Amino acid sequence: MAGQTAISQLSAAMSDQPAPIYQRVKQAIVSQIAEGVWKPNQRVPSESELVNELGVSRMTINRALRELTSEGYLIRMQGVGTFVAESKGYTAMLEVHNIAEEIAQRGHRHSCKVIELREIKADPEQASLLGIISGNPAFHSVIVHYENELPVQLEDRLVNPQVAPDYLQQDYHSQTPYTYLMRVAPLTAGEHIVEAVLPDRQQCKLLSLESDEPCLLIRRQTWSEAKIVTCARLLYPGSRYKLLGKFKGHG
Amino acid sequence: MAGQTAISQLSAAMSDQPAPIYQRVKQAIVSQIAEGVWKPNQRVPSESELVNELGVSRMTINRALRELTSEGYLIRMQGVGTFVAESKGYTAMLEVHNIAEEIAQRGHRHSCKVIELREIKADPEQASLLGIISGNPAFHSVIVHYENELPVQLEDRLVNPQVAPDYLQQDYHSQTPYTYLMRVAPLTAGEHIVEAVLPDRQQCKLLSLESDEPCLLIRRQTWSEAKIVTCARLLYPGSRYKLLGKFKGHG
DNA sequence: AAGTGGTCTAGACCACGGT
DNA sequence: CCGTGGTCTAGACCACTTG
Repeated sequence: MAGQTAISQLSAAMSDQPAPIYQRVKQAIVSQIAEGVWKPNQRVPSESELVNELGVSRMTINRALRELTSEGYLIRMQGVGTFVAESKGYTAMLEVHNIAEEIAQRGHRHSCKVIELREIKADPEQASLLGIISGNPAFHSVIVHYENELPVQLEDRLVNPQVAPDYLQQDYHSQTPYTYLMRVAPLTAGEHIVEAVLPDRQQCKLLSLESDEPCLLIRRQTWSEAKIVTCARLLYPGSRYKLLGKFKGHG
Repeated sequence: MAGQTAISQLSAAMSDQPAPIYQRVKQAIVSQIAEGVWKPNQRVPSESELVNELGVSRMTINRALRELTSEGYLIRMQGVGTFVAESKGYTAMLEVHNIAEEIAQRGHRHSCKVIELREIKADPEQASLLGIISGNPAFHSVIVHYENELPVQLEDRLVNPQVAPDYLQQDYHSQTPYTYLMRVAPLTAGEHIVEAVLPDRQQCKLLSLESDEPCLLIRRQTWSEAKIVTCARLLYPGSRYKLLGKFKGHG
Protein backbone atom coordinates (compact mmCIF):
# COMPACT_ATOMS: atom_id res chain seq x y z
CA MET A 1 0.00 0.00 0.00
CA ALA A 2 1.04 3.58 0.75
CA GLY A 3 -0.07 4.54 -2.75
CA GLN A 4 1.82 6.63 -5.21
CA THR A 5 3.13 10.11 -4.89
CA ALA A 6 0.47 12.71 -5.44
CA ILE A 7 1.28 14.23 -8.80
CA SER A 8 -0.08 17.57 -7.91
CA GLN A 9 -1.00 20.72 -9.62
CA LEU A 10 -0.65 22.03 -6.13
CA SER A 11 0.46 25.40 -7.36
CA ALA A 12 -3.00 25.83 -8.87
CA ALA A 13 -4.50 25.42 -5.43
CA MET A 14 -2.32 28.15 -3.95
CA SER A 15 -4.40 31.20 -3.30
CA ASP A 16 -2.90 34.57 -4.11
CA GLN A 17 -4.37 36.11 -1.00
CA PRO A 18 -2.13 38.41 1.00
CA ALA A 19 -1.28 35.79 3.63
CA PRO A 20 1.95 34.24 4.84
CA ILE A 21 3.33 31.70 2.41
CA TYR A 22 3.34 28.84 4.91
CA GLN A 23 -0.36 29.41 5.50
CA ARG A 24 -1.15 29.41 1.81
CA VAL A 25 0.81 26.20 1.44
CA LYS A 26 -1.16 24.67 4.32
CA GLN A 27 -4.43 25.80 2.86
CA ALA A 28 -3.57 24.44 -0.57
CA ILE A 29 -2.71 21.05 0.91
CA VAL A 30 -5.83 20.95 3.05
CA SER A 31 -7.97 21.70 0.03
CA GLN A 32 -6.35 18.85 -1.90
CA ILE A 33 -7.27 16.55 0.95
CA ALA A 34 -10.75 17.96 1.43
CA GLU A 35 -11.55 17.63 -2.26
CA GLY A 36 -10.33 14.08 -2.29
CA VAL A 37 -7.52 14.78 -4.74
CA TRP A 38 -5.15 13.43 -2.13
CA LYS A 39 -6.62 10.42 -0.35
CA PRO A 40 -5.89 8.89 3.05
CA ASN A 41 -2.61 6.97 3.19
CA GLN A 42 -1.56 8.44 -0.11
CA ARG A 43 1.92 9.80 -0.29
CA VAL A 44 2.34 13.56 -0.36
CA PRO A 45 5.16 15.16 -2.38
CA SER A 46 8.41 15.34 -0.47
CA GLU A 47 9.70 18.57 0.94
CA SER A 48 12.20 19.00 -1.85
CA GLU A 49 9.57 18.29 -4.49
CA LEU A 50 7.35 20.95 -2.96
CA VAL A 51 10.26 23.34 -2.85
CA ASN A 52 10.76 22.90 -6.59
CA GLU A 53 7.10 22.94 -7.40
CA LEU A 54 6.15 25.99 -5.39
CA GLY A 55 9.40 27.93 -5.50
CA VAL A 56 9.46 28.34 -1.74
CA SER A 57 12.29 27.66 0.65
CA ARG A 58 12.45 24.36 2.42
CA MET A 59 12.05 25.84 5.91
CA THR A 60 8.73 27.29 4.86
CA ILE A 61 7.52 24.03 3.37
CA ASN A 62 8.72 22.25 6.47
CA ARG A 63 6.77 24.54 8.72
CA ALA A 64 3.59 24.05 6.74
CA LEU A 65 3.94 20.27 6.80
CA ARG A 66 4.93 20.19 10.44
CA GLU A 67 1.90 22.21 11.50
CA LEU A 68 -0.44 20.12 9.38
CA THR A 69 1.02 17.06 11.05
CA SER A 70 0.36 18.39 14.51
CA GLU A 71 -3.15 19.30 13.39
CA GLY A 72 -3.78 15.73 12.38
CA TYR A 73 -3.93 16.11 8.61
CA LEU A 74 -0.64 14.42 7.79
CA ILE A 75 1.62 11.72 9.11
CA ARG A 76 5.35 12.01 8.62
CA MET A 77 8.01 9.35 8.95
CA GLN A 78 11.64 10.19 8.85
CA GLY A 79 13.38 8.42 6.03
CA VAL A 80 10.08 7.39 4.50
CA GLY A 81 7.85 10.26 3.55
CA THR A 82 4.72 12.24 4.30
CA PHE A 83 1.24 10.75 4.02
CA VAL A 84 -2.33 11.90 4.25
CA ALA A 85 -3.72 10.85 7.63
CA GLU A 86 -6.75 8.65 7.99
CA SER A 87 -9.86 10.68 8.47
CA LYS A 88 -10.18 11.09 12.18
CA GLY A 89 -13.69 9.82 12.05
CA TYR A 90 -16.33 11.84 13.70
CA THR A 91 -15.14 12.42 17.17
CA ALA A 92 -16.16 15.57 18.89
CA MET A 93 -14.90 16.80 22.18
CA LEU A 94 -16.55 17.79 25.39
CA GLU A 95 -14.83 19.89 27.99
CA VAL A 96 -15.07 19.20 31.67
CA HIS A 97 -14.24 22.25 33.73
CA ASN A 98 -13.44 23.03 37.30
CA ILE A 99 -16.74 23.63 39.04
CA ALA A 100 -15.76 26.76 40.94
CA GLU A 101 -14.38 28.48 37.86
CA GLU A 102 -17.38 27.55 35.84
CA ILE A 103 -19.74 29.05 38.37
CA ALA A 104 -17.63 32.18 38.63
CA GLN A 105 -17.67 32.55 34.85
CA ARG A 106 -21.45 32.55 34.91
CA GLY A 107 -21.21 35.44 37.34
CA HIS A 108 -22.67 33.37 40.15
CA ARG A 109 -21.41 32.76 43.63
CA HIS A 110 -19.70 29.49 44.47
CA SER A 111 -19.65 28.08 47.95
CA CYS A 112 -19.26 24.64 49.43
CA LYS A 113 -19.82 22.54 52.48
CA VAL A 114 -17.30 19.98 53.65
CA ILE A 115 -19.23 16.88 54.68
CA GLU A 116 -16.28 14.66 55.33
CA LEU A 117 -12.50 15.05 55.32
CA ARG A 118 -10.47 12.34 56.98
CA GLU A 119 -8.06 9.50 56.73
CA ILE A 120 -9.43 6.06 56.03
CA LYS A 121 -8.00 2.59 55.67
CA ALA A 122 -8.28 1.71 52.00
CA ASP A 123 -10.44 -1.30 51.26
CA PRO A 124 -9.37 -3.42 48.30
CA GLU A 125 -11.49 -1.50 45.80
CA GLN A 126 -10.35 1.91 46.99
CA ALA A 127 -6.74 0.73 47.05
CA SER A 128 -6.88 -0.44 43.47
CA LEU A 129 -8.45 2.86 42.38
CA LEU A 130 -5.50 4.69 43.90
CA GLY A 131 -2.86 2.17 42.98
CA ILE A 132 -1.88 1.67 46.61
CA ILE A 133 -1.80 -1.35 48.90
CA SER A 134 -5.03 -2.50 50.48
CA GLY A 135 -5.18 -1.58 54.16
CA ASN A 136 -2.86 1.38 53.76
CA PRO A 137 -4.11 4.85 54.62
CA ALA A 138 -5.92 7.01 52.09
CA PHE A 139 -7.70 10.34 52.33
CA HIS A 140 -11.40 10.68 51.72
CA SER A 141 -13.41 13.84 51.25
CA VAL A 142 -17.03 14.57 50.51
CA ILE A 143 -17.93 18.11 49.54
CA VAL A 144 -21.12 19.69 48.27
CA HIS A 145 -20.71 22.61 45.87
CA TYR A 146 -23.33 25.31 45.63
CA GLU A 147 -24.16 27.79 42.92
CA ASN A 148 -26.00 30.66 44.59
CA GLU A 149 -27.15 28.47 47.49
CA LEU A 150 -28.36 25.71 45.16
CA PRO A 151 -26.40 22.46 45.36
CA VAL A 152 -25.01 21.53 41.95
CA GLN A 153 -22.25 19.04 42.59
CA LEU A 154 -21.51 16.31 45.09
CA GLU A 155 -17.80 15.61 45.08
CA ASP A 156 -16.71 12.33 46.62
CA ARG A 157 -12.96 12.00 46.41
CA LEU A 158 -10.19 9.59 47.29
CA VAL A 159 -6.66 10.96 47.48
CA ASN A 160 -3.30 9.26 47.48
CA PRO A 161 -1.47 10.36 50.66
CA GLN A 162 1.91 9.73 49.09
CA VAL A 163 1.24 12.44 46.56
CA ALA A 164 -0.63 14.96 48.70
CA PRO A 165 0.34 14.36 52.35
CA ASP A 166 -1.15 17.69 53.49
CA TYR A 167 -4.52 17.14 51.86
CA LEU A 168 -6.42 17.03 55.15
CA GLN A 169 -5.01 20.33 56.37
CA GLN A 170 -6.37 22.47 53.56
CA ASP A 171 -9.28 24.87 53.68
CA TYR A 172 -11.52 23.91 50.80
CA HIS A 173 -13.72 26.94 51.06
CA SER A 174 -11.04 29.08 49.47
CA GLN A 175 -9.77 26.52 46.99
CA THR A 176 -11.34 23.38 45.59
CA PRO A 177 -9.62 20.07 46.19
CA TYR A 178 -8.95 19.74 42.52
CA THR A 179 -7.26 23.11 42.39
CA TYR A 180 -5.14 22.18 45.40
CA LEU A 181 -4.20 18.82 43.97
CA MET A 182 -3.31 20.31 40.62
CA ARG A 183 -0.95 22.67 42.39
CA VAL A 184 0.90 20.07 44.43
CA ALA A 185 0.90 17.39 41.76
CA PRO A 186 0.64 18.71 38.21
CA LEU A 187 -1.72 16.58 36.22
CA THR A 188 -0.13 14.55 33.49
CA ALA A 189 -3.05 12.39 32.42
CA GLY A 190 -6.56 11.44 33.34
CA GLU A 191 -9.60 9.44 32.46
CA HIS A 192 -13.31 10.12 32.73
CA ILE A 193 -16.38 8.06 32.60
CA VAL A 194 -19.67 9.90 32.25
CA GLU A 195 -22.92 8.12 32.88
CA ALA A 196 -26.47 8.71 33.94
CA VAL A 197 -27.58 7.35 37.32
CA LEU A 198 -30.26 7.73 39.91
CA PRO A 199 -29.03 9.11 43.22
CA ASP A 200 -29.24 7.06 46.41
CA ARG A 201 -30.96 8.28 49.52
CA GLN A 202 -27.98 10.05 51.05
CA GLN A 203 -27.04 11.70 47.79
CA CYS A 204 -30.59 13.00 47.44
CA LYS A 205 -30.38 14.54 50.86
CA LEU A 206 -27.07 16.24 50.24
CA LEU A 207 -28.17 17.64 46.89
CA SER A 208 -31.76 18.43 47.96
CA LEU A 209 -33.13 16.15 45.28
CA GLU A 210 -36.18 14.05 44.65
CA SER A 211 -35.25 10.41 44.44
CA ASP A 212 -36.40 10.03 40.85
CA GLU A 213 -34.28 12.81 39.46
CA PRO A 214 -31.57 11.50 37.16
CA CYS A 215 -28.02 12.69 37.67
CA LEU A 216 -24.85 12.89 35.65
CA LEU A 217 -22.04 10.97 37.28
CA ILE A 218 -18.50 11.74 36.23
CA ARG A 219 -15.91 9.35 37.56
CA ARG A 220 -12.43 10.70 37.11
CA GLN A 221 -9.03 9.25 37.79
CA THR A 222 -6.02 11.54 37.63
CA TRP A 223 -2.34 10.76 37.25
CA SER A 224 0.76 12.76 38.01
CA GLU A 225 3.76 11.10 36.46
CA ALA A 226 3.44 7.43 37.27
CA LYS A 227 1.23 7.82 40.33
CA ILE A 228 -2.51 8.03 40.67
CA VAL A 229 -3.25 11.24 42.53
CA THR A 230 -6.95 11.03 43.08
CA CYS A 231 -10.24 9.41 42.13
CA ALA A 232 -13.32 11.52 42.13
CA ARG A 233 -17.01 10.77 41.76
CA LEU A 234 -18.75 13.96 40.74
CA LEU A 235 -22.53 13.81 40.87
CA TYR A 236 -24.58 16.51 39.15
CA PRO A 237 -28.33 16.88 39.31
CA GLY A 238 -29.60 16.46 35.78
CA SER A 239 -32.02 19.34 36.17
CA ARG A 240 -29.40 21.85 37.23
CA TYR A 241 -26.31 20.94 35.30
CA LYS A 242 -25.42 20.15 31.72
CA LEU A 243 -22.14 19.49 30.01
CA LEU A 244 -21.52 21.79 27.09
CA GLY A 245 -19.11 21.23 24.27
CA LYS A 246 -18.19 22.81 20.99
CA PHE A 247 -16.14 21.33 18.26
CA LYS A 248 -14.64 22.27 14.98
CA GLY A 249 -13.88 19.73 12.37
CA HIS A 250 -11.62 19.11 9.53
CA GLY A 251 -12.91 15.87 8.06
CA MET B 1 0.13 45.64 34.66
CA ALA B 2 1.95 43.03 32.56
CA GLY B 3 4.68 42.73 35.20
CA GLN B 4 8.37 43.02 34.65
CA THR B 5 10.61 41.05 32.38
CA ALA B 6 11.62 37.75 33.85
CA ILE B 7 15.26 38.11 34.76
CA SER B 8 16.04 34.53 34.21
CA GLN B 9 18.79 32.16 34.93
CA LEU B 10 17.07 30.24 32.21
CA SER B 11 20.30 28.70 31.05
CA ALA B 12 20.45 26.90 34.37
CA ALA B 13 17.14 25.25 33.59
CA MET B 14 18.35 23.97 30.23
CA SER B 15 18.87 20.27 30.44
CA ASP B 16 21.91 18.82 28.73
CA GLN B 17 19.97 15.83 27.51
CA PRO B 18 20.58 14.75 23.96
CA ALA B 19 17.44 16.38 22.58
CA PRO B 20 16.76 19.02 19.95
CA ILE B 21 17.60 22.50 21.16
CA TYR B 22 14.12 23.89 20.59
CA GLN B 23 12.71 21.15 22.81
CA ARG B 24 15.19 21.86 25.57
CA VAL B 25 14.32 25.53 25.34
CA LYS B 26 10.64 24.68 25.59
CA GLN B 27 11.21 22.39 28.52
CA ALA B 28 13.28 25.00 30.33
CA ILE B 29 10.57 27.60 29.88
CA VAL B 30 7.82 25.23 30.97
CA SER B 31 9.75 24.38 34.10
CA GLN B 32 10.13 28.08 34.92
CA ILE B 33 6.37 28.41 34.65
CA ALA B 34 5.61 25.20 36.50
CA GLU B 35 7.89 26.15 39.38
CA GLY B 36 6.33 29.55 39.63
CA VAL B 37 9.52 31.40 38.76
CA TRP B 38 7.61 32.96 35.88
CA LYS B 39 4.08 33.83 36.87
CA PRO B 40 0.93 34.35 34.79
CA ASN B 41 0.88 37.64 32.88
CA GLN B 42 4.54 38.16 33.60
CA ARG B 43 6.67 39.17 30.69
CA VAL B 44 9.01 36.58 29.25
CA PRO B 45 12.40 37.60 27.84
CA SER B 46 12.21 38.71 24.24
CA GLU B 47 13.45 36.54 21.42
CA SER B 48 16.66 38.52 21.07
CA GLU B 49 17.29 38.38 24.81
CA LEU B 50 16.88 34.62 24.72
CA VAL B 51 19.18 34.43 21.73
CA ASN B 52 21.88 36.21 23.70
CA GLU B 53 21.23 34.36 26.91
CA LEU B 54 21.15 30.87 25.47
CA GLY B 55 23.45 31.26 22.52
CA VAL B 56 20.92 29.82 20.11
CA SER B 57 19.74 31.21 16.82
CA ARG B 58 16.58 33.26 16.70
CA MET B 59 14.69 30.82 14.48
CA THR B 60 15.17 28.15 17.10
CA ILE B 61 13.98 30.39 19.90
CA ASN B 62 11.09 31.47 17.74
CA ARG B 63 10.03 27.90 17.13
CA ALA B 64 10.12 27.09 20.83
CA LEU B 65 8.05 30.15 21.72
CA ARG B 66 5.64 29.63 18.86
CA GLU B 67 4.94 26.04 19.84
CA LEU B 68 4.51 26.95 23.49
CA THR B 69 2.04 29.59 22.39
CA SER B 70 -0.02 27.12 20.40
CA GLU B 71 0.12 24.77 23.37
CA GLY B 72 -1.36 27.45 25.57
CA TYR B 73 1.58 28.26 27.80
CA LEU B 74 2.39 31.67 26.37
CA ILE B 75 0.66 34.60 24.76
CA ARG B 76 2.48 36.68 22.19
CA MET B 77 1.67 40.11 20.86
CA GLN B 78 3.49 41.59 17.96
CA GLY B 79 5.18 44.83 18.88
CA VAL B 80 4.59 44.17 22.57
CA GLY B 81 6.15 41.00 23.88
CA THR B 82 5.61 37.49 25.14
CA PHE B 83 3.76 36.73 28.35
CA VAL B 84 3.00 33.74 30.51
CA ALA B 85 -0.59 32.68 29.86
CA GLU B 86 -3.18 32.43 32.58
CA SER B 87 -3.42 28.90 33.77
CA LYS B 88 -6.00 27.34 31.53
CA GLY B 89 -7.83 26.01 34.50
CA TYR B 90 -8.52 22.38 34.59
CA THR B 91 -10.45 21.53 31.53
CA ALA B 92 -10.40 18.01 30.32
CA MET B 93 -11.89 16.69 27.16
CA LEU B 94 -14.36 13.99 26.41
CA GLU B 95 -14.74 12.42 23.01
CA VAL B 96 -18.07 11.66 21.44
CA HIS B 97 -17.81 9.05 18.72
CA ASN B 98 -19.92 7.74 15.94
CA ILE B 99 -22.02 4.96 17.42
CA ALA B 100 -21.52 2.42 14.63
CA GLU B 101 -17.74 2.80 14.67
CA GLU B 102 -17.65 2.55 18.40
CA ILE B 103 -19.59 -0.69 18.42
CA ALA B 104 -17.44 -2.10 15.65
CA GLN B 105 -14.30 -1.23 17.60
CA ARG B 106 -15.58 -3.25 20.51
CA GLY B 107 -15.87 -6.16 18.12
CA HIS B 108 -19.64 -6.20 18.41
CA ARG B 109 -22.29 -6.16 15.74
CA HIS B 110 -24.13 -2.95 14.97
CA SER B 111 -27.60 -2.94 13.52
CA CYS B 112 -30.47 -0.50 13.48
CA LYS B 113 -34.15 -0.14 12.94
CA VAL B 114 -35.63 2.86 11.15
CA ILE B 115 -38.71 3.94 13.07
CA GLU B 116 -39.44 7.05 11.09
CA LEU B 117 -38.00 8.73 8.01
CA ARG B 118 -40.08 11.40 6.36
CA GLU B 119 -40.61 15.01 5.50
CA ILE B 120 -42.36 17.21 8.01
CA LYS B 121 -43.46 20.81 8.15
CA ALA B 122 -41.16 22.51 10.62
CA ASP B 123 -42.88 23.97 13.64
CA PRO B 124 -41.34 27.15 15.07
CA GLU B 125 -39.06 25.31 17.48
CA GLN B 126 -37.80 22.85 14.89
CA ALA B 127 -37.31 25.65 12.40
CA SER B 128 -35.18 27.65 14.78
CA LEU B 129 -33.09 24.58 15.56
CA LEU B 130 -32.33 24.21 11.87
CA GLY B 131 -32.12 27.89 11.08
CA ILE B 132 -34.91 27.64 8.50
CA ILE B 133 -38.26 29.32 8.15
CA SER B 134 -41.16 28.00 10.20
CA GLY B 135 -43.60 26.04 8.06
CA ASN B 136 -40.95 25.07 5.53
CA PRO B 137 -40.19 21.40 4.98
CA ALA B 138 -37.64 19.56 7.09
CA PHE B 139 -36.61 15.93 7.32
CA HIS B 140 -37.16 13.91 10.44
CA SER B 141 -35.74 10.51 11.28
CA VAL B 142 -35.96 8.25 14.30
CA ILE B 143 -33.60 5.30 14.42
CA VAL B 144 -32.79 2.77 17.12
CA HIS B 145 -29.24 1.47 17.16
CA TYR B 146 -28.43 -1.97 18.50
CA GLU B 147 -25.26 -3.48 19.83
CA ASN B 148 -25.64 -7.26 19.49
CA GLU B 149 -29.46 -7.07 19.53
CA LEU B 150 -29.51 -4.80 22.58
CA PRO B 151 -30.76 -1.26 21.93
CA VAL B 152 -28.13 1.28 22.98
CA GLN B 153 -29.07 4.50 21.26
CA LEU B 154 -32.25 6.24 20.18
CA GLU B 155 -31.41 8.76 17.50
CA ASP B 156 -34.02 11.42 16.83
CA ARG B 157 -32.80 13.73 14.09
CA LEU B 158 -33.89 16.81 12.20
CA VAL B 159 -32.16 17.53 8.91
CA ASN B 160 -31.98 20.65 6.80
CA PRO B 161 -33.29 19.72 3.31
CA GLN B 162 -31.31 22.53 1.70
CA VAL B 163 -28.09 20.85 2.74
CA ALA B 164 -29.04 17.20 2.29
CA PRO B 165 -31.90 17.02 -0.24
CA ASP B 166 -31.49 13.26 -0.72
CA TYR B 167 -31.60 12.42 2.97
CA LEU B 168 -34.83 10.44 2.74
CA GLN B 169 -33.57 8.21 -0.07
CA GLN B 170 -30.66 6.69 1.85
CA ASP B 171 -30.42 3.23 3.33
CA TYR B 172 -29.41 3.73 6.92
CA HIS B 173 -28.71 0.08 7.56
CA SER B 174 -25.46 0.33 5.66
CA GLN B 175 -24.47 3.81 6.78
CA THR B 176 -25.55 5.90 9.75
CA PRO B 177 -27.24 9.23 9.10
CA TYR B 178 -24.31 11.01 10.65
CA THR B 179 -21.86 9.30 8.32
CA TYR B 180 -24.02 10.18 5.35
CA LEU B 181 -24.40 13.78 6.42
CA MET B 182 -20.68 14.15 7.04
CA ARG B 183 -20.07 12.99 3.50
CA VAL B 184 -22.46 15.35 1.78
CA ALA B 185 -21.79 18.31 4.04
CA PRO B 186 -18.40 18.28 5.73
CA LEU B 187 -18.74 19.33 9.32
CA THR B 188 -17.17 22.63 10.18
CA ALA B 189 -18.45 23.14 13.70
CA GLY B 190 -20.81 21.72 16.25
CA GLU B 191 -22.16 21.97 19.74
CA HIS B 192 -23.23 19.39 22.30
CA ILE B 193 -25.20 19.42 25.43
CA VAL B 194 -25.01 16.33 27.61
CA GLU B 195 -27.50 15.81 30.37
CA ALA B 196 -29.16 13.13 32.42
CA VAL B 197 -32.87 12.55 31.90
CA LEU B 198 -35.58 10.01 32.50
CA PRO B 199 -37.03 8.52 29.32
CA ASP B 200 -40.69 9.01 28.44
CA ARG B 201 -43.02 6.13 27.73
CA GLN B 202 -42.33 5.84 24.03
CA GLN B 203 -38.59 6.06 24.52
CA CYS B 204 -38.78 3.29 27.09
CA LYS B 205 -40.56 1.09 24.60
CA LEU B 206 -38.10 1.71 21.80
CA LEU B 207 -35.08 1.10 24.03
CA SER B 208 -36.68 -1.76 26.01
CA LEU B 209 -36.23 0.14 29.25
CA GLU B 210 -37.85 0.37 32.63
CA SER B 211 -39.32 3.81 33.15
CA ASP B 212 -37.08 4.65 36.08
CA GLU B 213 -33.83 4.02 34.30
CA PRO B 214 -31.84 7.21 33.83
CA CYS B 215 -30.46 7.99 30.39
CA LEU B 216 -27.75 10.15 28.92
CA LEU B 217 -29.15 12.63 26.45
CA ILE B 218 -26.78 14.24 23.98
CA ARG B 219 -28.24 17.07 21.98
CA ARG B 220 -26.05 18.00 19.08
CA GLN B 221 -26.25 20.71 16.50
CA THR B 222 -23.93 20.56 13.51
CA TRP B 223 -22.87 23.25 11.06
CA SER B 224 -21.40 23.07 7.59
CA GLU B 225 -20.09 26.45 6.59
CA ALA B 226 -22.80 28.92 7.54
CA LYS B 227 -25.70 26.47 7.52
CA ILE B 228 -27.04 24.21 10.21
CA VAL B 229 -27.02 20.69 8.81
CA THR B 230 -28.76 18.73 11.48
CA CYS B 231 -29.94 18.58 15.06
CA ALA B 232 -29.82 15.28 16.83
CA ARG B 233 -31.13 14.05 20.14
CA LEU B 234 -29.19 10.94 21.08
CA LEU B 235 -30.60 9.02 24.01
CA TYR B 236 -28.48 6.35 25.69
CA PRO B 237 -29.62 4.01 28.43
CA GLY B 238 -27.49 4.80 31.46
CA SER B 239 -27.04 1.14 32.25
CA ARG B 240 -25.70 0.21 28.82
CA TYR B 241 -23.69 3.17 27.72
CA LYS B 242 -20.99 5.39 29.14
CA LEU B 243 -18.95 8.19 27.71
CA LEU B 244 -15.24 7.62 28.07
CA GLY B 245 -12.56 10.22 27.86
CA LYS B 246 -8.86 10.52 28.40
CA PHE B 247 -6.89 13.66 28.75
CA LYS B 248 -3.35 14.80 29.07
CA GLY B 249 -2.54 17.98 30.78
CA HIS B 250 -0.02 20.70 31.07
CA GLY B 251 -1.19 22.67 34.05
C1' DA C 1 24.14 5.29 -1.57
C1' DA C 2 20.16 7.93 -2.20
C1' DG C 3 16.18 10.04 -0.53
C1' DT C 4 13.54 11.39 3.29
C1' DG C 5 12.31 14.25 7.23
C1' DG C 6 14.47 16.81 11.59
C1' DT C 7 17.01 20.44 12.98
C1' DC C 8 19.87 24.55 13.14
C1' DT C 9 21.96 28.89 11.64
C1' DA C 10 22.88 33.84 10.22
C1' DG C 11 20.93 37.18 8.18
C1' DA C 12 17.14 39.66 6.21
C1' DC C 13 12.70 42.34 5.69
C1' DC C 14 8.25 43.42 7.45
C1' DA C 15 4.18 44.99 10.50
C1' DC C 16 2.97 46.37 14.72
C1' DG C 17 2.81 49.09 19.24
C1' DG C 18 4.54 52.28 22.32
C1' DT C 19 7.74 56.42 22.97
C1' DC D 1 11.91 56.05 16.47
C1' DC D 2 12.92 51.63 18.61
C1' DG D 3 12.06 47.06 20.12
C1' DT D 4 8.85 43.53 19.51
C1' DG D 5 7.20 39.38 17.18
C1' DG D 6 6.16 37.27 12.18
C1' DT D 7 8.07 35.53 8.33
C1' DC D 8 11.30 33.94 4.82
C1' DT D 9 15.62 32.31 2.78
C1' DA D 10 19.81 29.51 1.38
C1' DG D 11 22.52 26.48 2.95
C1' DA D 12 24.09 23.08 6.14
C1' DC D 13 24.48 18.73 8.92
C1' DC D 14 22.22 14.86 10.87
C1' DA D 15 19.38 10.43 11.63
C1' DC D 16 16.60 7.37 9.64
C1' DT D 17 14.73 3.98 6.02
C1' DT D 18 15.07 1.62 1.93
C1' DG D 19 17.08 -0.48 -2.06
